[in-house]
Amino acid sequence: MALEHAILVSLLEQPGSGYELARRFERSIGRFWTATHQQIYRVLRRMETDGWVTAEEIGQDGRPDKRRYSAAAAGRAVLTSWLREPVRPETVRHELAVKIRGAAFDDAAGRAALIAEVERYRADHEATLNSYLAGERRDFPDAGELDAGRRLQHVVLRGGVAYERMVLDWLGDVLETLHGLGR
Amino acid sequence: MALEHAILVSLLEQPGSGYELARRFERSIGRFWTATHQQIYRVLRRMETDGWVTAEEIGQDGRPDKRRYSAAAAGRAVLTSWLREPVRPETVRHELAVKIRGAAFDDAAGRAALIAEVERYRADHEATLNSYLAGERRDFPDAGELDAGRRLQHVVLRGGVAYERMVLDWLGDVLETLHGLGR
DNA sequence: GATTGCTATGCAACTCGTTGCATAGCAGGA
DNA sequence: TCCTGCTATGCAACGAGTTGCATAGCAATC
Repeated sequence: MALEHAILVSLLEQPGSGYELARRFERSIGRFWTATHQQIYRVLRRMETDGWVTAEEIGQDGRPDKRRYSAAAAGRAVLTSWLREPVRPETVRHELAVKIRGAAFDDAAGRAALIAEVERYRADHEATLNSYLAGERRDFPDAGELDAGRRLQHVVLRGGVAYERMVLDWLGDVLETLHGLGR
Repeated sequence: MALEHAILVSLLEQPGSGYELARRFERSIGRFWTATHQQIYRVLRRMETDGWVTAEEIGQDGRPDKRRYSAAAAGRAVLTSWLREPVRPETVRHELAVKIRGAAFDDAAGRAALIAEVERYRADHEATLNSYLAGERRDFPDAGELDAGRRLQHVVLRGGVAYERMVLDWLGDVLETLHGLGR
């Protein structure tokens, strides 16, 4: 029910095709709202039918035509009314936490495998943090003098940075704990 | 595909009925893996069919019978083999972040409503943090002298505490940013 | 010259998760 | 006395999300 809204925000920030939206979801928006291209295409067609977005056919040679979507007035109205609704509590799905508690019921070999997995996982999050920081340096070099939209994008990005830093700290704690069990 | 595993962990920690599991998911496990009672009952029946758990009918007077489930050897084997699989990257769904970016396309009244909403949301997270800290004081009063299972539960709880603290800090940043736009 | 990878869209089938509703007896408060 | 709320389980319908596959031409690499 809320993918529509994430798409509307993205299209208001900048119009684009389904494919381009899928790219953006992999990079920027997708850091806090994941979606596959399948979902995006399906929802875009429904939104067009409902008049929330408009599409413009763009012929390209050498590759398939694309449909460039823009948010329509009706879509913007839907978005602003959604913004006034209460935020629903996040539904958390943290697989690693389940595995950590599960490690109590596995043997030493299993715990060793989990340690390796946690290290790989930590490397992923380190890479994510670095990509956030690189994006921040690129897009927000000087703190002041930004319009409202940019400042809001920046505060969301800072949230991503804070999240990744917290995860990295915690994973250090997890690794210490797992190593401590072996002794 | 992983609710089964969360249930197995919970049943290995302590056997219980579907209803009791639903309660635990609201409190402990559910902090990092949410599930409704409907899902839990459905999955439990499938797991019983597959021989992952065993059920014991317990008649009670004055209220409906309950089925007390325990993890079976086959279930434990499923769990340990799952523990050795790579952790899949989390799929994040952070509605508030979408709303914050969406606020760029709303007017001053909309932003004021969002500020109120963020404050309510912050109060929720403050309550969650306090309940974690209370649980920590209750269940882990002294740091050493714990068995493996308890130490792993504790490190997961510390992750929850770190997450909530990070969120609260970030929400402070968000509120400052939102107020800054009005000026 | 063959393979891989990128842009760009889409179908079909499936699983997962949510919502609303139903039952049913007991306990406690207004 | 009525109403709300708790224990305890479940059906039915729907909506959301995933996975596998397909097309199709161009660009770059090996």
